[in-house]
Amino acid sequence: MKLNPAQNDAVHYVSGPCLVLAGAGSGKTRVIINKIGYLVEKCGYKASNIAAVTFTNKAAREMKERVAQSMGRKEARGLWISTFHTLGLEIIKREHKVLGLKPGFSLFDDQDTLALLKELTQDELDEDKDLLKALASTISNWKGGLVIPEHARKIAKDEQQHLFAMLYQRYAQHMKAYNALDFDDLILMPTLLLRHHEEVRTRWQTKIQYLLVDEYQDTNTSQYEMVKLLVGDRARFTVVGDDDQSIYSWRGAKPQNLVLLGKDFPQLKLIKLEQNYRSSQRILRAANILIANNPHVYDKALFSELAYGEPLRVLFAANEEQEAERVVAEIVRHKFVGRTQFGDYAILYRGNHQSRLLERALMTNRIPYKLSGGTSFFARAEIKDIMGYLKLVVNPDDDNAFLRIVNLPKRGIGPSTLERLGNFANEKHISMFAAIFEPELNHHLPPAAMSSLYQFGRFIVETGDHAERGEPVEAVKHLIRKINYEDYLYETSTSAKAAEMRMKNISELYRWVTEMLAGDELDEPMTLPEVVTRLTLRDMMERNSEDEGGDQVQLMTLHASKGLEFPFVFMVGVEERILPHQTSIDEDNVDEERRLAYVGITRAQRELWFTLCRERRQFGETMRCEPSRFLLELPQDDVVWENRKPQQTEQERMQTGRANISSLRDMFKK
DNA sequence: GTTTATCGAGTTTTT
DNA sequence: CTCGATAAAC
Repeated sequence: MKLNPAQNDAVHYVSGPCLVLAGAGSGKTRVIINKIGYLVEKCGYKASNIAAVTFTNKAAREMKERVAQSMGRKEARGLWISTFHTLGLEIIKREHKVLGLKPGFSLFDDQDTLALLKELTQDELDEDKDLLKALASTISNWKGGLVIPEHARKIAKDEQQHLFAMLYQRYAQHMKAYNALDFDDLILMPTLLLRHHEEVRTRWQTKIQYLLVDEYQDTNTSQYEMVKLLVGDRARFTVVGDDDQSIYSWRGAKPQNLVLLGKDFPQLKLIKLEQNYRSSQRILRAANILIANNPHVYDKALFSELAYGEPLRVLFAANEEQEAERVVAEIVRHKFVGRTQFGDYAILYRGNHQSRLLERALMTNRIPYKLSGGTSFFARAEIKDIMGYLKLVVNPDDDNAFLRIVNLPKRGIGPSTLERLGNFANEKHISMFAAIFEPELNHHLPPAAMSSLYQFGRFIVETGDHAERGEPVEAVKHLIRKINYEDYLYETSTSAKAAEMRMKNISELYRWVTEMLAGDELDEPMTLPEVVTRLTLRDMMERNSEDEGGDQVQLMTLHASKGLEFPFVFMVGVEERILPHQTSIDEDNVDEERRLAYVGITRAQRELWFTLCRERRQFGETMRCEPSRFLLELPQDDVVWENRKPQQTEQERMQTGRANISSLRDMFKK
């Protein structure tokens, strides 16, 4: 397929800063991929001097794959295609000496961070969970805004802010002592480093001579600053974005960065991609009308030359179980009538928990499905356990990992032993793991505890040595064996079946670790420390290419669906309180939810369904549901409500329920 | 001091 | 369903 004029401009404009405003489905990924090829083949850039940055690992992986396909694997070698966080990690790794970090630092995920904060703030916050979360997000916001602890203390406005700033400082000190970084540090540290060290800055500006940024509207302050520092005065870059698809403001994303870009780079070339190649005109019209309710930074007029297409449908269900069943029944029916494949369908939802019922319905109907993006795998206890071991092996100063696994499986090291060990370590200003090997420790602990601890410590050290001697795969295998993890699972699980499932998860993790250690044609082999950090960044999801080709219904959150497209899309739970979500209503941030709905709608190529319930169980109580305001904002000519109008009385609803069943039967008769 | 049992409560979105 | 806290048994 040829590029249209606007796409063509976007690919060939390489002499200065370039902003591509790309509406949904306007072929922005194609532009980026073609542009990378153009830079290498026609402009004389070396692959290793070009970086392309995305926000999700999935997108990065897909882009890598497509670039490799379009320009050849050999030519694509050396390109820096990754997420912002992975690029930051790379910079930190190569500059760790300047940053005062020991190699083999730990990466804390947000659960680790929360656990540490809880530990550090027991006196001040009194274990108040809401306060704890507020603190965590305040710190994250500060970091995303390039605010260091000293600065936070100065700008704190009220009592609570002052307290938080103090705790932020304490947190930062502890992270340093643990030789640990959190996700925000992966952006913050490289950015501050680039800002303050001219030598480092020059080094990276030489290394990265052309920068491309996808989903630019999702950048936060520190990410934008990182972009500016990397491109320098030469300003050779292309950013691609769409303010209508900004759905990460809760994470500090600043769509205003689109405007700032024009101010910071007055010579900025602006190119709009307005032709949509994805969706039917009907779907696009509905999306455009919906999003017209939002304020806009730049005006866009997205159009499609595809067929007008089928109307959008709204399906009702009595409760959430029925909703799942209806979606599944509709997929089965539609697939039969249209001779389509399961892989043509996607089910999108607002919150991860909504997937459970859908999974169950799909499973009982023996429909293959793929749940993607879900954090569930890494939230699983067994995965966190083994990851805890690996983290500790890589970085023994990681007290968090230490606490998680020191007594798992049970080694007779209980709370009081750990409390004393912790106090001792604190006095000496060393990590708990290091404290085990201090001779004076036996003044504080009984011999039994001493010997358990010592044995454990030796084991971790030996595993680390084993891995460093060049046999990391063997070391990991030996580790899992040695701790009798399988036995532990069978003892603690409620059923043998559950234990088996957990063990399967462990095998999966083991497989990933070994694959990453070995590398493949797209990725270099990694060391164990690298593998552990990358796994914490969840940078491996798309690696299982074997079930990728399978014919499976796709399940994911609306957030995870951004950038993807499917012939047939179901958006479930399109109700007030869910989409828009209650918290967004409370915080008066419905615009972002509308963009989320916009993203969902624009994923659909041919047909689109919305489903909702009459009532829904929410923590025990059943609650009545109302159709989402977004459904009412759609052009009603293009929407077919399954039965009657959206607002109905109780009696009418009952009738509707019965009518549903008979109309369904009619459909099957045909 | 450590382990096991039981009950209760809580679910937005991601690196 | 699964994590966390609290209370009784080893």
